[in-house]
Amino acid sequence: MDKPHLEARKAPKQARSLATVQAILTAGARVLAQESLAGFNTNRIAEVAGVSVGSLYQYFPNKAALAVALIDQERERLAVALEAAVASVSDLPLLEGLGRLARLAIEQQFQDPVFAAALDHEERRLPLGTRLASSENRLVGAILQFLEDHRDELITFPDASPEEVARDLLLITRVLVEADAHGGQGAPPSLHPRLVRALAGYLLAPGVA
Amino acid sequence: MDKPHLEARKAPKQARSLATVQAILTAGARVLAQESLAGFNTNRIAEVAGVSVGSLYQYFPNKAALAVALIDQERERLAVALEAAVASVSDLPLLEGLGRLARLAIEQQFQDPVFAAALDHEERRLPLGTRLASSENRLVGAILQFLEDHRDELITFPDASPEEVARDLLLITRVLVEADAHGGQGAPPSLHPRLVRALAGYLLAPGVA
DNA sequence: CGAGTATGTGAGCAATTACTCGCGTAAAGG
DNA sequence: CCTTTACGCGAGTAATTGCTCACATACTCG
Repeated sequence: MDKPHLEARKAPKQARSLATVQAILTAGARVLAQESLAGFNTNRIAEVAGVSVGSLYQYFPNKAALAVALIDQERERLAVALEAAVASVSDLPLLEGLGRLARLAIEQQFQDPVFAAALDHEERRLPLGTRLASSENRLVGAILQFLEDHRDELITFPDASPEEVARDLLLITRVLVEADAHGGQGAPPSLHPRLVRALAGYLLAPGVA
Repeated sequence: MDKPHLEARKAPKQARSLATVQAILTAGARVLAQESLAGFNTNRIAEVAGVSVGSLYQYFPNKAALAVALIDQERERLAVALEAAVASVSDLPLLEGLGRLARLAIEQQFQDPVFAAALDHEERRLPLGTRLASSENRLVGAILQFLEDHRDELITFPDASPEEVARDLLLITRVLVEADAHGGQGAPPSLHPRLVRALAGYLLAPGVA
């Protein structure tokens, strides 16, 4: 019956320990970026971080907690960027705004495709439940804001709530970008128009009652 | 330098061994459906199949090959169903056809969500490269056929090839359906309209140069 | 029947890996 | 100082798991 805690086991009190935690997180990100999930084990991460496994387990009760921390951190980064982007396009026409957001999503993912894909992969595997809801909800919230900013250009869609729509947009963006990131080197030129088309199509879908 | 073969190590010659291979595949599917990836190990699969691990390794050179075989088998099943569905809607208006195909996709995924999700998960992890291209291409082919059947209702989309479009449609369908399958019990009523909207929107996207 | 071949067995090896614990060292603070 | 607490260490443990191999049994065909 005991669920695994995913919270930090212990909060660092001194400057020293704070640096340790940062080193561990950084090492985790580096390992994921370079070796994907293959090298993602606690022994290796501790080694890369230059600390001992014992220290790692002083701040993370288990491997999953470390993964969650990494996901949370990255999501936060994304949310900040997305919120800023949404704000910066609030006065643009919907289509132009979407184009900018799509560009942002592509840039973010292609900045480190292996890392992003690995995180995504790990996220599904984890017993997250409602954990992570916060940073995920922040992404959804940013999209909701975008929809709100452009509500005059949008048609109503009685079959789904705005939250569902926002989630769908995020999901669509992730798959399309990730699929192209998985294979080749850079983003193919067709990706951006395809993505915009998918997003705009969903929002402006014509003739669909 | 030796890449792992993912082909069957040995073709079964007698009726007996054919049954063994089938038992292994069935057991693999059962295990995935009931315990997801957690119980997906060769010892367990052999046990469920009622054969020894040795027998398993007589026909599959490694665990990955077994996974590939399962994925291939399922893809084939899907491709057959999709091809039939595409044929059956060839005379219907595009939107109605899409609605039927969307319904099919939802049914297929919700028939055994754990199994489907586990396969999807495994597929990304594997060193597939161009392997599996055949069954995947069959799915793409079916969609291409659908697009061809309704080309008079479609606008041209110079930025992407028809293959890219078909792939995108498949990807979008998978994420949207899978996301809803992951959580709740049955498909929420909003799923079908949302999916149709996403697909139709992409194909008919208005005002997107 | 009997030799050759196909198929089946399962104990056990080797490698990986999450995680613990007993013991050091640094900082705090009285 | 010297006690107390925070922090760090890393060899070791227990569990899992992919896979092999030496051997047994079934089937085929002359």
